[in-house]
Amino acid sequence: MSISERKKKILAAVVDEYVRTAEPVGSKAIASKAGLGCSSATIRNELAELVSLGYLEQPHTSAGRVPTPMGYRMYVNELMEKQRLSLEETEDINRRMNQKLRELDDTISDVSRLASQLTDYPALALTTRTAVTIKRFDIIYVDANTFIIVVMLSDNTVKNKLVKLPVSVDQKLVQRLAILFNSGFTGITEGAVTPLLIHSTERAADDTMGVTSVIAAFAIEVLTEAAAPSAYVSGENRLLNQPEFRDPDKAHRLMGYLSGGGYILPPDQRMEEAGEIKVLIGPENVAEELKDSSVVIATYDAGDNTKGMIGVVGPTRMDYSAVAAKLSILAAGLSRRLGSGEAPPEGMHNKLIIKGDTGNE
Amino acid sequence: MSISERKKKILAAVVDEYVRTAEPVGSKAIASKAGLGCSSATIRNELAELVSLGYLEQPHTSAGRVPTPMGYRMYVNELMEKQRLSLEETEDINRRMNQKLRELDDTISDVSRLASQLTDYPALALTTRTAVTIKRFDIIYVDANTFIIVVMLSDNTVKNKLVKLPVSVDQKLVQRLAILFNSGFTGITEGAVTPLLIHSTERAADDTMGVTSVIAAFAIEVLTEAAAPSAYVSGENRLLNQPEFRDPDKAHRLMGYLSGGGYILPPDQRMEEAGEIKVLIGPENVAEELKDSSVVIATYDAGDNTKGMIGVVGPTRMDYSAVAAKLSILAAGLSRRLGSGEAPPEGMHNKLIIKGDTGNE
DNA sequence: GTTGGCACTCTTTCCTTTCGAGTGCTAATA
DNA sequence: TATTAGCACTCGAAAGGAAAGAGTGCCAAC
Repeated sequence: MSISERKKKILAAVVDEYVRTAEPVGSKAIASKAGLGCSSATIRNELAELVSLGYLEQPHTSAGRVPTPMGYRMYVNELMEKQRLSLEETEDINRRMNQKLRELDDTISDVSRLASQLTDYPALALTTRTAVTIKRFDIIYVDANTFIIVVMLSDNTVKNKLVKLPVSVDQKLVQRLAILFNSGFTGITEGAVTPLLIHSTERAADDTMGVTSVIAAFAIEVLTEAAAPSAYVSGENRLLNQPEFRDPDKAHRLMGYLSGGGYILPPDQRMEEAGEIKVLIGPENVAEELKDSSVVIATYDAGDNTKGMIGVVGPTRMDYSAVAAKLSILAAGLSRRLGSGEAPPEGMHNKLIIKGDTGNE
Repeated sequence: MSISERKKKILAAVVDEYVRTAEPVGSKAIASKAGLGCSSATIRNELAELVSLGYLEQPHTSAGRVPTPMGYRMYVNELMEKQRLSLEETEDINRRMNQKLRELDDTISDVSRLASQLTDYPALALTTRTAVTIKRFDIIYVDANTFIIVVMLSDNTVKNKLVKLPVSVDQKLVQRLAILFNSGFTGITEGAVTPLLIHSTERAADDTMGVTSVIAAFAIEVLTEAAAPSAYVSGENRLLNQPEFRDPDKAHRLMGYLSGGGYILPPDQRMEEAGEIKVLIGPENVAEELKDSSVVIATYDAGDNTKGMIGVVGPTRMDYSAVAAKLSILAAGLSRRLGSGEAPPEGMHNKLIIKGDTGNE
């Protein structure tokens, strides 16, 4: 499994060069570039071995070498220089992120856009929320036909809805309902909102106008929406920057998949610890559409049982090092912001842990 | 300016055929297809004249003819069959729309997505809001450190924000502030929120904790956001379906422009009446990036001084007829929904008025 | 005014040739 | 035993050229 130090250096050089140029790289190029003092002929021998070991392949005889997914995996796991962004870059990212962050949902799409800008790949952001409940119900009486429902959830987000009814409603009734909902509908998840519960609330409030069901419907809607994982994709068009997507059909297929909010992570993979970075290379992806693309994902902690992921999609020939570093900073920023609910400490450099499949099958 | 009836028929046939096939259309194809009883040689003569009149052009000698922007303009203005969608189609669109509509902002992006699905072109939706003011302020006291600001705007949207303070705040103070904001900050636009006003409110409430400025900041934020035009673009990737965008660079340029929320309408064009459809063909667009694309836009009435637009972007070779019909239904549905704030009457077929530049230069 | 016919034009497609980068192998060298 | 120089070989990409085909423009006939 382990290979000589020189082979590693050569493999790293091939990956670096191929990432940069998108052209198969030849023995001469490596000899002149990588600082190992040997001639192209030696390199050729090594390359041939790397091919037979499965780390590299040739598009055809007499072309240079190109890394296989296994080669990339080796690179990501062992060879890649954990890129340290300069202080300026880090601060730039943090500054741009701070400009964007406000509330949870807004934030996520903004940060996904930011990730796409920074990396020049399409970016996606997902949140999975678990077991959200309603913490508190308020109803603001506006006029006889109108009131506003305000719901505060266990993750401290607040949702509201303006309700206009065709009939007049007594302010007293609304007050009664607010009290009843506050005792009956708080602390429960969506599944627990049963017709029975709604019905008994309606009776207890002496509601003959059907207001109860309107409010209950909103409660269900809010709970459902909050529990559902949400996904944002931005910068799909940046795919077209990549030479491997010059074929419009290929680009189209992948973009369609991304826009459709196709799931990215294998369902059996549990969400990683916040701060970790996951790299899925080519065939390691489960989705057919991603089999020859790579995905880099950073997990962040949005507090209160909510974990989120932010990632980018690109060709397997991806600048894993730079992408991982940038995502890491974004994720850390999000964790700080969302996890605590407090203003973030600035300028913190953070550890970079990379995880992913090991290359064995 | 006006041309013979037969020329019109031929022009229409060229456009129809070219829209369908994306290939230059020859005299034979027209002779066999269009129901005018004359031979290809006659058609050739007519075609030659249409070219010299500027309605058609040839990519090169000995290729078929392709409509010029002026040809499309003629087609849109005079020749196009105002397409009637079948009752089923209309109902399908209405049904799908009804599933999506909830609140203004959500809605618009959803409808834009729907428009893109229906037409298979990228779609965009914009709202310009004029003179939004705050109608009503409520503050919900949650606990000593926490309260929720709820703001109802003149367009009947409701915004809220959860505020967590590092210090304890008296419930009385919050109540005083709610009353003061309700009298001082309602009915005014963003520009009228002056430091002076904030300061005097702060004094009147006897607020030494800086709560006033937090609430005022939210008021400003909400007003600013509400007054700003918002734009959504969806389905950019559908561009890649069109043969004219098989060149990735071309596609990329346009997609980048669209994603960037580039402005579409010429700034001097005032918003049209709701229900009208505007067609901008190729060079009629002001933006350089759109010079060889077409835009079809429907205006809808979102009630309360708010007009919105929903449109699609595609190659000049666009199925104007079908697109216009579909957008028209969507816009009508939106007007009904948003304009009145009431549930829409179902299944209504509506008039289709097409407007646009006249072809004179 | 319309039509059939025919020569002409220009693109598209396919085939062939050439060119060159990069390899694999062998024999010489340290 | 590991490294290197040298060289024949391979295979794709690029360039050139011929053939095919679609469609025109124009002329003479109706």
